[in-house]
Formats: sequence, structure tokens, C-alpha cells
Amino acid sequence: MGESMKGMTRTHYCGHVTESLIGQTVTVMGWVNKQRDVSSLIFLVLRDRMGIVQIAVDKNSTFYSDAKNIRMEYVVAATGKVIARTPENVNPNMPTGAVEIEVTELRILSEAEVPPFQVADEGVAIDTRLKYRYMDLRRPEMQRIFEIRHLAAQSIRHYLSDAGFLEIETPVLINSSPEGARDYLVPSRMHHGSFYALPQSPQQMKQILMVSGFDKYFQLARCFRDEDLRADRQPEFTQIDIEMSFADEENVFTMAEEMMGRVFKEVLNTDIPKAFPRLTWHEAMERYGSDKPDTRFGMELVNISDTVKDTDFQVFANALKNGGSVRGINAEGCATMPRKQIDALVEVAKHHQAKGLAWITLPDDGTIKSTISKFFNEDQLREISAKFKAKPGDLVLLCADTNESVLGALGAVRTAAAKWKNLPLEGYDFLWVTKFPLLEWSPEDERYYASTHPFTSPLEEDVPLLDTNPAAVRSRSYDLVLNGYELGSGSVRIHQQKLQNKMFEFLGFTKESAADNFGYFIDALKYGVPPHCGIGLGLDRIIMIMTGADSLREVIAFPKVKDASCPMTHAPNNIPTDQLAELGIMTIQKNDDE
RNA sequence: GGCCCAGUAGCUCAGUUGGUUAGAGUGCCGGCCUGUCACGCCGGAGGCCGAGGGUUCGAGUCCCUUCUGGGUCGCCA
Repeated sequence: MGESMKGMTRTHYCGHVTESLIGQTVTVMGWVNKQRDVSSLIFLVLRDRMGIVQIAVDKNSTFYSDAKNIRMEYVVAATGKVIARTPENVNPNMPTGAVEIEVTELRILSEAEVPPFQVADEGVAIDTRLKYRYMDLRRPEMQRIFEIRHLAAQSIRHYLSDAGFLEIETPVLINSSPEGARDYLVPSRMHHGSFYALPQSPQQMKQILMVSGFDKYFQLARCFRDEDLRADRQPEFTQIDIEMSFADEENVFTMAEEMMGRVFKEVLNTDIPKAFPRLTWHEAMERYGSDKPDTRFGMELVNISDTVKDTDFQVFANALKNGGSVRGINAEGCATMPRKQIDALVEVAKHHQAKGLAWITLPDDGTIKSTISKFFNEDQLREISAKFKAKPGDLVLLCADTNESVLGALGAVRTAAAKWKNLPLEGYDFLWVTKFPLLEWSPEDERYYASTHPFTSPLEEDVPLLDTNPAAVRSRSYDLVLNGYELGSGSVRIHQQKLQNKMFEFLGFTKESAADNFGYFIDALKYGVPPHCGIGLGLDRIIMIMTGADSLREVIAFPKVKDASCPMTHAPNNIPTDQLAELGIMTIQKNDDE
């Protein structure tokens, strides 16, 4: 049974009780991190958000028997005089290790059962941590993460507010839209059979706000996508959502660069470049095999199709004949990579739709070895290696297939090889990737889809290609990439009604279906639309990288696990029939095909 | 939906070629200890080896199925 704290007022955080308070009487409150009974006296280490401090309870104290019963994670209030420890008793590993509190009043505010794991434990399995997330969040590392998250959010708000942006909330209950990720749906009680959708992003609302004249908008917006999870993907996440009028790409770039600069400076005291390098999507794919490359290391892709165009080697010849290419990377310093590891890289390539990998090893002794030496003599192998500037000690990995497969496979192999080499990847490499393809062909549906959303503006000079070669149309879109993670993306939007209608038409919307899905939006475009553009940046991913966490789960207080459930609350849960009836959902229809 | 990895004490893990009664650290319970700080010492409790089936004289260990978690491909305006 816990006692009341009546009459006691917390004067200091545990972690703030340092030498400057020696001689003063303080009251601290917190969780018992440790109880050490050394017979003559009992030491309690008390923990709160700011740190830990040691409290000493003497054998003669009236609180000695209480202290004896205190166990880990009890919540305790203690008043006492801050005293300096004798030099031999100073604990240099503890920020408050030069002092301790000599207790004059001690209350157990709450008892605690033996916890499922200790707050000091490291390496507790993630499912256990998430089931008892309230315990997990007591760990100092977690407290630090959420402090950083708070500071970063504040810094972002300050920057944007200073720059003249208004934070405006947009609805969470909106219409479902046919493009993009699966929506989370909410049944309507007032309109049986109708559903709200939770926003995948406030995209249309923020564009409407531009029409309304709020020329600079932002929101730290919760977004929802009903898709499979990954280490860097949660179904529910927070986006720094930004839109600006009378602005173009350059304004967005400058704004985002300044904002990230301020956040990294204020939160991590780190200077990042004032301007970020830019690559077109095409360049990024050609050089890194990825639209979100980690540019902290090289090992860039090289196209050697010309060098091997006359080969008898069927794998290469066929790829070239079918319009594909032969490309590779130089895994620098990887000549000693064991066969087993190379096989693993081959698996990585195969996992990304490539049929396999060939390789050329250049051992330190100056010799050259290759899986394709049957088809290429030593001079030819050296010619190929030269294309990669390979030197003794290097390993050249080659892949032949369609361009799409080769680029994707080598991009993945590049990352895997860097991981094996354990390259010291430090710092923050920001990168703009621009001019993504506007459209994506869907073989199943035999139609084009908008790569991002149907409001993305095509590059002006590419508009005529819509009629002749749609796949080649580039858009005025851009992604911000950091250390191989996509932080977010944005675009210049279409603000001309005519072009917007053309896009809808191209994407297979009839006048009616476009009106059904985006009617209000099409209407809004009739009444004066400023040129506008914007970006949405994933706050969670930014925090993940800033804190060095390896998963989004670490930076979200109550995240979901792989099957999108919550191990602590067990959401989602079953709903009683009468509640479903009220919503007009009596039975769940099962489709036999599924 | 596919592929890969892992499930052994509350927690983190070890467990050899299939062979006696499944171990360690930590936590927990009890006792001792006059300054500990990863306190120390002594003792104790704690296990359906994720579940089900199979092979075998014998299974934590081998095989099949399944569940849970992690990673990843597909998917992700």
C-alpha cells in the first residue's frame, strides 16, 4: 500500500542533486533503481527522468525498517540533507556520485511487484520490451530518445514559425482515395455502408489550404497506411507536412536545408552542409542502383555493356540482345571475402530479381581470378577490371539482365558488401533525388499509375511525351535522402485545371469517377490556385537516424509489431455484435477465393 | 503471399555425435555483512526445452506440421 505524498513537495530531480546543493535539504521522488543493504546502513538509488542519486538510510534511522523492505521499482519520496561523500566514497561513474542524501523523511508512495525485466538490463527481446513498454520506457536510453524527439519537434516548429509558416490541423476522418497505399477505414454510424479513411498524408487538404491563401502551412501530422511493416515502416507515423505557395523546387530545397540545419545544430550540436547535393532519379539509379542511396561510401555502379558487347558468354550476350545491360561494382578491399559470403551476395542479387552474379577477384599477389575466365582471357578481364579502377585486393561483381533488375540487384549488393566490409559509416549525408518518373506501368492492370499522386506536376518539357512515351515523362518531384533512408518526398503540384484534367484523363479517370473521388478538389482548382509545392518529411525516421536507433520502434512510444498489432494493448480488438450492428456491419462477408 | 533467422528458468544465454537427474549469469526468496555503488559471502526456490505429431531402446538435439517474434522481397499517394 502506498502512502500519500501530502506535506512533501519535490524540490529537485534526482539527477540534479550535485555538489552545488551540498548542505541544503532536498526532497526527491522517483523509482528505486537499486537497494543495497550493507547491514550498518541501507543505500537506495533513486531514479527519475533526469538521472539517479544515492540516498543513505542509517541503521539508527526511524526509516531503517521501511528501507529494508523497499524493493526495485518501488516509488519513493525522500527528504534529506545533501552531503559530500568522503573522497574514497565518490563514485566517478555517476554524475551525482560526489554527493548523497542523508535521509530525514522517507515514504513509500507505491510498492511494485518484481518486474518482468530490470530497467538496467540490456538486450531484452523486443517483444518482451513492447509487452511491458511502460517498464521499457523507464530505461535511460529510451528517456533520452524521447527527449531528443521532443527537442527536434520543438526546433522544427520554431524554425517553421520563424519562417512564417502557420501550423494548421487537418481532419483525420477523410475520404478514401483510390490511389496509393491501402487506407485504414472507419465505419460511419450515421451513414451505414459509408466509411471514412484515415489520411495517408494531408495531401489534398494542404493543397486546399494553398487555394485558401495560407501561403505557408505546416503540420506535424499523424499519417496512416495499411501496408506491411518494416524496420523503417510503421502503419501509423508522424510527418512534418509542409506546403508553400508562389514557390518552386528551389524554395523547398532551401527551406528544408535550413530547417534540417537548425534541428541538427540545436539538438545534436552538429553542423551539416548548408546545401545538399542533388541527383536526378536517373543518375541515382545509374550510379547507386537505388533511389535512396547511402552516399557515405562509393562503390558506384559501372556500365560495361560496351566493353563486353562482342562476348560469346551467353548470359551477357542475351542480356544485351534483349535491351538490358552488363554492369557491376568494385567491392574495394573485398578480394579476401570468403566464398560463403560471396554466395550470400549472389543470394542478395537473386532476391532482387537478378539471375546471378559473376565476379573477378584481384588478390594482393597481382594475379586475377574469375568465374567467367572460360569466356574472357586475362587481358579482357584486366580490361573489365580497369573500368572499375580495380586494384589488387579488390573484388569486382558483375550482373547482366534487364536494366531494372541489374540496377536493383547491384544496388542491394553494394549495400550488402559495404555492410560485410564493416565500413565506418559516420556523419549525415543528405541528398536530394529529383525528377522521378511521373508514371509507373502496372502489368497486372495494364495501365499507368501516378508514381506519387495525381497532383504531381510533370516537367514542362516532358508534357508532350504524355501522348507518345508516357514512361519517359519526368515529374517535378524530389525526395530527401539521408544515409540511405528516404526522409520524405514532395513535388511541385499541378495548379492549372487543364493540366490536372489531362492527368486524370490519362490515369483512366472519367469525368464522373474523378468527380466522385476528387470533386471538391477539382472544384477548388476553378477558383484561383497559386503555384504551390511542398514536402512531407518523416519525423520518426529523422529521429531514428539522429539517435542512431536501428528501428522506428525505438523512437515511437507505443509502436506496432510486424502484424500491425500492439503487444501491450492487444489492439486491434474484437467488437461486440451490437456495436457492429449500430455501425451497419452485422456480418463480415468472406470471399471464397481468398 | 514468398524467402531467411530465432524460440531452453522472470530476463539474457550455453547445452558436444541423439545417451544418467538440462546448466551459467542476473533477478527472486531466506540468512549474514559497519560505506556499498555491477557490493560481498552462504543457502534456497524456480523448466511441458514455444505447441503438436513422427523416427528411435532413448529427442532440448533428427524429421514433418504449426504458433510467436525479428529481418527482407512483393506491397508502401
